[in-house]
Amino acid sequence: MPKVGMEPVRREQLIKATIESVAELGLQGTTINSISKKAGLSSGIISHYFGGKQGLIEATVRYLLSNLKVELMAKAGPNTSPEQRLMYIVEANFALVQQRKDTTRTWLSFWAQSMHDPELHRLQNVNSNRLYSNLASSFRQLMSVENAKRAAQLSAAMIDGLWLRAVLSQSDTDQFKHSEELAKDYVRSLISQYGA
Amino acid sequence: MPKVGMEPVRREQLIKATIESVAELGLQGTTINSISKKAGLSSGIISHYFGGKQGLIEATVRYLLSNLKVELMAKAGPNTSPEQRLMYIVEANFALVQQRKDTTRTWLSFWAQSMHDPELHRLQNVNSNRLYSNLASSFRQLMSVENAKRAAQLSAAMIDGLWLRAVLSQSDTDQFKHSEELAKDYVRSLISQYGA
DNA sequence: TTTTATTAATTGAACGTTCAATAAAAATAA
DNA sequence: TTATTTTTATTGAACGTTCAATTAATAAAA
Repeated sequence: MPKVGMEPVRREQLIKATIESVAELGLQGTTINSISKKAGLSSGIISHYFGGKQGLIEATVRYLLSNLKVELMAKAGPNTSPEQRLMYIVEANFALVQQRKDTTRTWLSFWAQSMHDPELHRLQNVNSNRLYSNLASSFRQLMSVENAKRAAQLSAAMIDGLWLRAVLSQSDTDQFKHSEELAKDYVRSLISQYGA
Repeated sequence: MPKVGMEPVRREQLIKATIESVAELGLQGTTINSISKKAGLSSGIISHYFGGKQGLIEATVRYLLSNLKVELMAKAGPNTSPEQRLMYIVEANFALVQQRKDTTRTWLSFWAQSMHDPELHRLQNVNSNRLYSNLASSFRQLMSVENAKRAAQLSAAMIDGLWLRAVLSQSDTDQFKHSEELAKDYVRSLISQYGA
């Protein structure tokens, strides 16, 4: 069976199986067996490539965060207007849903766990701060520093809140799309409210 | 040791120990041992009063939800103005934090788990819908049905979002207070935006 | 004494980790 | 080319631990 250069393939295979398992069974219900079974591999392979279950969990979070980052950078270029850039930020934060429905549930599970896991908490903070910074620097081009900070704080909360309620109510893709529109409207209203 | 009528005492004792344990160790790390140790009781007592761990978990969620309900009803009376009532709703949703710092973390853990536990999901939905209804009926007295629905949806998301970000960033009481003020400001801005 | 309340000990299932064994591929030598 | 050795990839059984649940024993109150 063994071919060379399997490592990147297996790593991705196992990370995707982890996302599926956590979405389906929760972080509590996810075991080394549930993951390896989904991946069609043996349980031992997890320790071999990730050192253990914890290592795979953390690699999965990094994978999700990195996808979010890529999503945003792919859309916005250097000539994007501040308004358009803000819309892209909102879109990027709702985009993962469309790609993979199960991603949203997985994300929330990791959020909850981050309160009790220092490394997960660190990763989650990086992401949270990036959302805030991205918003703040775009708003800054349209309003004062103080107002930009406030607008960034409020729209970050609105994005997370709409997203959270959509996940928890087990909404379909259409409802996520609706939430995305509400978030965009809100960002626009902040611009016209504080905008110079 | 055995005295009669211990049941309500023990039940509350165990529920409070559960809140503490979940806040400290997470839902994953919480065992019947960690709970019973915190309560200063034996582990067997949990099965005796709650049928098992799952029963205690669900009772704890009901306890938290019931507290939230009581919090709101205690403040608002029949003569409360719609504006004032809306402020009370916001306050009630941030109030649990001030009482017990650990409650917030516990709440988020239960939220995440509700995606994989039908009974928890049911309870969480009841609560989510109540927040929405309370907001919508108060907004209704100040604006059209359509606008009231929209305002309720947006302010519910804003409350949850601000609350979530405060919990995840492990904020202190002052920052929760600040988030509460932001939520109130937002509700006021919705009134002046849509208000007749 | 009987009932109620509680503990302490025990059980068995489930879990993550480890590791010896194996199989295929690649590298080297004949 | 063919034969041999080495490396890489993977498996799955065994081990020790942890957990929830159960059971029997105990202690106090009625």
